[in-house]
Amino acid sequence: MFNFNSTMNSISQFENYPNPNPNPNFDNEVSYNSTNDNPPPCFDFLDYIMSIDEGSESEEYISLQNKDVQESVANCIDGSLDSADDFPLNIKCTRAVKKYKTQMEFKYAFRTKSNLDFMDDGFKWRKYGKKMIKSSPNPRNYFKCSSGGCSVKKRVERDGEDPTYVITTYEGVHNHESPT
DNA sequence: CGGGTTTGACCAGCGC
DNA sequence: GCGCTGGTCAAACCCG
Repeated sequence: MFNFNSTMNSISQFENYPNPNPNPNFDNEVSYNSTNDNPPPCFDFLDYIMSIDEGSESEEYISLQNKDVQESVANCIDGSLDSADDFPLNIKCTRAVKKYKTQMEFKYAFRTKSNLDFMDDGFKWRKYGKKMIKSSPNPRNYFKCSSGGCSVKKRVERDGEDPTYVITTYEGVHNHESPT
């Protein structure tokens, strides 16, 4: 069975890896310590939908550190869950992880229901491109971390199937703390 | 003036 | 090789 904790732990061997969640509302207190020597896996959360209390004015984000969430994520990856209805805490999951491969890269994405096109994730970004994507009527925006020496990138686009969701894809790990 | 954004051009990868 | 597509570059532009 997919082990969420061991996956996160194996990734944590990257230096200065505070928390993979860019969402400022996520729990930032959890730290990862690992003695795992295996290379970190690359996993893509593209098909996860993290959130949200539909109908509520104040949207509520849910931490990946939440045990129920972890269990649901693990079950989803295993394929034992394929219905959004099976997910607790208003979390939906349309499909399991799109890609799951082992190599020295770190890339993940998630969907968030939001009216804002660009959500503040605590880091400073410089936009370097914008592109219309065939699969979506909405443009994809490309960002690089503004911090010198940090090569983290992110892509932000509205979900072509449901424009109320924003798909954010992160690539790389920050080599510095969040400026906020 | 410095830093961020815009936007067309360019490039690489892939399928045919 | 060619065309399509997505990712990046960089000059021009904008703004505080």
